[in-house]
Amino acid sequence: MAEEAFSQRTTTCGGLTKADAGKKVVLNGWVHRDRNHGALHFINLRDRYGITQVVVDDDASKELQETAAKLRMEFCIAVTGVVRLRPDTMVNLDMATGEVEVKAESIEILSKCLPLPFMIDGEAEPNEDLRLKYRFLDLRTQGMQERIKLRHEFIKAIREYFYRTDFYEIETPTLIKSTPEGARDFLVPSRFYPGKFFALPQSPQLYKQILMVGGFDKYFQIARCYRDEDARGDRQLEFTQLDMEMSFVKRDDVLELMEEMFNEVFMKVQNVQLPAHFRRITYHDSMNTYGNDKPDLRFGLEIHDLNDLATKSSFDMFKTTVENKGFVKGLCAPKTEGTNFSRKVIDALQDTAKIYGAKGLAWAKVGADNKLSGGVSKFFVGMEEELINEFDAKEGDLILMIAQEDWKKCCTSMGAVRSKLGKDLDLIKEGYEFCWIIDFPLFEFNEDENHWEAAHHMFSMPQAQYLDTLESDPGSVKGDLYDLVLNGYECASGSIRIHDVELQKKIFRICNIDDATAQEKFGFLLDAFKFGPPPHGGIAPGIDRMVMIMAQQTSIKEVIAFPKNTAACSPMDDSPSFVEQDQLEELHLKAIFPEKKSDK
RNA sequence: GAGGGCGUAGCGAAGCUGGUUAUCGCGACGGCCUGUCACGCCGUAGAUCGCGGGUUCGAUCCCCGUCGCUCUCGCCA
Repeated sequence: MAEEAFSQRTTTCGGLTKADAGKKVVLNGWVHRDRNHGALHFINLRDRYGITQVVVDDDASKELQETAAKLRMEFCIAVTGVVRLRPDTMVNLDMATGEVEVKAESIEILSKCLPLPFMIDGEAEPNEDLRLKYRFLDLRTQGMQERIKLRHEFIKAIREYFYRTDFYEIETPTLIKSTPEGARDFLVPSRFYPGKFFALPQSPQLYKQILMVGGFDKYFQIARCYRDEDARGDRQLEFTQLDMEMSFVKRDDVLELMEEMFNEVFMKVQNVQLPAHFRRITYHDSMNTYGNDKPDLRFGLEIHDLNDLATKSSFDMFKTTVENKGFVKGLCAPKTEGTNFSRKVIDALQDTAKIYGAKGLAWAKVGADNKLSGGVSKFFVGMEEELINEFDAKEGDLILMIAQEDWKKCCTSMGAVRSKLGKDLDLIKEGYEFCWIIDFPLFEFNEDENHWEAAHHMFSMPQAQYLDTLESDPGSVKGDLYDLVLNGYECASGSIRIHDVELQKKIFRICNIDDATAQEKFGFLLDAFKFGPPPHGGIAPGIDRMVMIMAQQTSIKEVIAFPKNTAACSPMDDSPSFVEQDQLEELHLKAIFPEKKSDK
């Protein structure tokens, strides 16, 4: 069959300048907008590279004028014409190509476009589900074009760094063994083995460790990962990690390499100079000071330990909490321009605290002459100055306090209040604030199942000073673990790994996995560790989240070409979907439907 | 599993102490227009007010339920 004949572009819609005046060109693109003045007709033609104004002049042939009159938004067309300078008074400096225009000699309609389900000019933002249904149109918007480009540039810069520094890019399988712990696995049935399943990887963790045993001492991969958990603004069923691992390294080697890499990448992609080294904060300090393990350091509003002050107050609830080995923490919300700490505002803060497990949120307003008023101020009579000095509070500020017996809840609920205030009071500075969170606990106790489990994952190395007390006191063991945090988002997580069979088995046992189960589930790793495994460690930054932050978005859907929605489906292709009975039978599967919601 | 928000022409919004011919902008369709650039002007069509039930003489509006989306808690080693 003959190829469809169409005039193929000789340039793009972004590149024409004054220097091109007089040239005959062909442009291919979409009708972004057209302004038909009858005898004079302007068409903004758009492609990935920009927008160029095409003019159908009054001297155009009748055929050309008729074709131009038929154009509608988003028709895909080819324009043949001559570049010319715009008249002086008609130059549009808001357009990159605003000094020139193309006088059309002919226009071919390559394809028509139905009336649009939504405008793609970025003016009004349609409902997200509609955007996802018509993602091919949404992708044409300037915002999506820019974000997908940014993502490309980011990944490209990362690859350039790793290629130059002699890392190998190695792929690992996406059909792997399902292993216990962690998130819910996506399962893929095996046709050959009835009842057996592959899992999609939650991360290439074990494979990259085995690559280390395999002698590839510097590995990286842009890896797709899958976790079958509820989606969030910063979480999707599938997401992309920069996965990397190195042999013969210690923690600081990994941290410093990442610092160097992100310095280079942020300079290339954002033209931003990051600090040579990122601040390091221990998990414990981060929880105490910022109320979470992913602090947003773009603003202060630090949390203070108020146990001493609470004991001296006349507030029984505070005193009792401290006596019961609990915690009283607080922060001081500054009075800013336009701030009004009304009852309604305080109530909203209390609601926030409660969502995160606080029983209440005590408050007091700072008045003139070191006086407090409202809320719990009456319990601080006689020590008002002490409380005010603790925060160096000013008149009009609002002191907020939480008492909780559970340390973590006390921290996180206060932290949630801190985060809300940061946003509400507009305290957040522009820019990128990276930090490392280090010295994470290796284990946390699972109350429901009544055993210890890995706080991160089971392959992280305990810090040396805890090796003797691993089993006797798991709760106090800190690991060689580190997270990279950017602007309040956890952007990477890594560790130095265990490479000793006996130590690995010991960790499994502490996590309630006996030797037999460990051999069944992780035998391949344990076996590998019997054959001269190197000391190794690595990290895995989340690509989606980092691009999201760079693009100043709050949802990773904005930086993924084809994301799923919150309900874990894709409105565009309508997946997931039912499959034919034959397919199920071939896979030895039978669908069991829940009582309600039997079909949707 | 739980909570908050939203659901009104193709899209974005307004309306509602319960009575309207349900409003506006964009888009669509038809016409006019020689320098626009979010072109302008004139005209036309387009809405079971998410769905079901209840209260009421009367419901887009109030109540209950339900569905969908969205944000959050749980969950996410």
